[in-house]
Amino acid sequence: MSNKTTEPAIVKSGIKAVAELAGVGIASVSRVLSGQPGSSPQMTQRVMDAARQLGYAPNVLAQSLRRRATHSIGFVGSDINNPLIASIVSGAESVLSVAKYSVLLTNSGGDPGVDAQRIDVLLQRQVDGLIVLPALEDDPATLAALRGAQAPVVLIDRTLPSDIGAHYVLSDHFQGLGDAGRHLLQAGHSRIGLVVGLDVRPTRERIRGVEAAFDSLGLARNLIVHRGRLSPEHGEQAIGELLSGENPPSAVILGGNQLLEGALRAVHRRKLTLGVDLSLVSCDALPLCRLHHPPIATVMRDTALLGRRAAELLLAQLREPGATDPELMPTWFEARASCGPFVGSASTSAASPGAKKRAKQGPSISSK
Amino acid sequence: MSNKTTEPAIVKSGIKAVAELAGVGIASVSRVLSGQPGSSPQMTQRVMDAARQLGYAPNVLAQSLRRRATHSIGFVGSDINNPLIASIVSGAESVLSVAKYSVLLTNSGGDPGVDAQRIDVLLQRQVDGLIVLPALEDDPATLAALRGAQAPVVLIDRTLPSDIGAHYVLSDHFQGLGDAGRHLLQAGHSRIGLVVGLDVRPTRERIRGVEAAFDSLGLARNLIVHRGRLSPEHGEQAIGELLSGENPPSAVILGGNQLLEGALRAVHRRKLTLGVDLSLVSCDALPLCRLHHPPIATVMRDTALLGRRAAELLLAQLREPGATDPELMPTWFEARASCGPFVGSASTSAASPGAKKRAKQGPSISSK
DNA sequence: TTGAAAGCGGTACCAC
DNA sequence: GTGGTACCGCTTTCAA
Repeated sequence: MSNKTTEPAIVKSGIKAVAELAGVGIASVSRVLSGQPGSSPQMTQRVMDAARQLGYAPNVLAQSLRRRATHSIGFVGSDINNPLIASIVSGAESVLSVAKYSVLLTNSGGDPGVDAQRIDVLLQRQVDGLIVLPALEDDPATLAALRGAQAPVVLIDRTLPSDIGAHYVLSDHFQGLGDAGRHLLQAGHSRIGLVVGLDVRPTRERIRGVEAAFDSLGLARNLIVHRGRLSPEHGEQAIGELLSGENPPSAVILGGNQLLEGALRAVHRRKLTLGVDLSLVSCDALPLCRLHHPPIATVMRDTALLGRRAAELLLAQLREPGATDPELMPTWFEARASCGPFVGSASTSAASPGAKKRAKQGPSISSK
Repeated sequence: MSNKTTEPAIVKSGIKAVAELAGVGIASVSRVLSGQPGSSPQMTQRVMDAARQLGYAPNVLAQSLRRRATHSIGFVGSDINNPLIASIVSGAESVLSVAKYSVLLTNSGGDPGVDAQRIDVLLQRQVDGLIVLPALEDDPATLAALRGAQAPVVLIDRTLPSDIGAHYVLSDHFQGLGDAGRHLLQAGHSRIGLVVGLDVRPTRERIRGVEAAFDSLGLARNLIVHRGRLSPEHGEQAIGELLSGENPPSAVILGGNQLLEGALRAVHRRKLTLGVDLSLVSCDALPLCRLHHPPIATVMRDTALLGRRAAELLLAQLREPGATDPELMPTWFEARASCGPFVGSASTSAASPGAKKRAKQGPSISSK
């Protein structure tokens, strides 16, 4: 299709071409362009000129192969359509990109098998590190994949057996749910429904948090825990089941933002007035939840910060490896009309983000 | 921390180790594991066994360098926190991952300069293809970066000069906005406000669409176009300016989902009743927008499909390169209470996703 | 200071 | 069928 007689325009790039054009050795080109010391000014000049002239950009693949470092990290999450995950990814990407790291993104759809497979793929791609939010904490395949990792691994809101040697960024759900629970109890509710997902750390901490709320007010633990998927569909179903069961709770806490849409559908369909007929609290916000009528009370956290911290932790490990203590990120309750007017003492309501005080019982970070 | 005296467990991996263990040549190992034909059953067996025994996984970096293909694609978008973008990414990732491609994700924050820089980084990483949603259609740096691409490039909702040789997946905003406009006009509105962002294809098509709505009903083009950033803040500001200007519109169409939150804040603050005091239509949905009170009328589209089609287009180009025609994806208007009760003829309301009929004037896909 | 050469971990051509 | 070997494009001794 083409005879290479008249059009040698972009004949070839590569470090070799630069070396030839500059009339120097390949090694020198590498040195100069890698910013290594020990090159004469004129050498530097010649090489830079030649490189610019050819529009040369190094092949990162070859660099990575040789340097044994790809300057890339892998992210394994359930679903980027969840604003919570998107925010974490975005936070991580922002700090990684300034550190010149690229992000390999994968979605597992919450399937443990896919988690494991994705981790393997990323490791084969020689990522320098991994940020993972696995669906389960005890999936054998996922644990095996992680154990095979030479690269540092940071987990977000999950705790794994210590032999994995991972690093952790955890949310203090205990605190937030405790505050939310106390708020509801002091507002006069005596029975609280809590919808949670699989048995992972956030689930356990949320339950502990609400239980602690009962305890701290000297009340019997009148808590009904509803387990299922953290999906809109299940949110709808959960509200239905909780309200139509015998002795229904007058307040429900949704342990996951994805439940909210379905829960609200159920509430609307039943023509219930939030804050009057039923008090509702969500964990993690959704874009329009403050503009809902009434606004949705929420246990908040800085999700972008989670991602940023995870990335920073990873970069620190890349610099110098070593064991680290889990980092506990704050969570706080923002009371809003969906949980009715507040009638208790003022001290329990909406703690500010600055309120990082450890809960009495302290967070549980041990593996199960 | 560890002396390597007693634990030579994973001494070394690599294809060489497999070859040694199997007692065969390196080339044979490569052949077998790459699934190339021409290996005896026993050879295949020996190699497979050895590989399994060593837990061998090929170094994708080395493969990529040699094969001149990384089986990875780069995604350049503005902000993954926008559910619209997240959905596109997710759609693309889903088809790419089954094709064994990895996704390198970058956020540009809507900054053209960052767009260009990210494109360069991805190309240096030798991605096999690019899916891009640039902030601008005529940013010199972005265009230069794209021109340097050997790999196929798919653009979503942007059109670039034809010398770029890109491929396109476009939304039929003209249709959706036309339907929305007609709905509003037939409901009795005579003056419509339209909030748009920068001068990119969606902006132009949306304006054309609403203008066509006036035209098709034989009405004077009583349209006020408000330009600015597609952010919540500007959504709030835009509503404020539109309503406090002289001769304010009675209906406003928001040309971007990120405007909605701010717009609703403005509406709430002014204690306006949507669908009565003001009719509001959003472009692209937000999680809780149907549960808002009242529900928000929206120009919809299948955003995940956009991502999937872009990925499919890219994969097709990877298989066999060639020019392609832009693909036009449907858009449809869903009337909801935020734009008041419907009073016109039934035919203009909420077209179903199936309604792909071309708008009379046809879509404009030429570069500006 | 500079350059030749030995890899990094595979792939693929080419004889045997 | 199988194995030796020349690369892929770059980094990094090591000797000059």
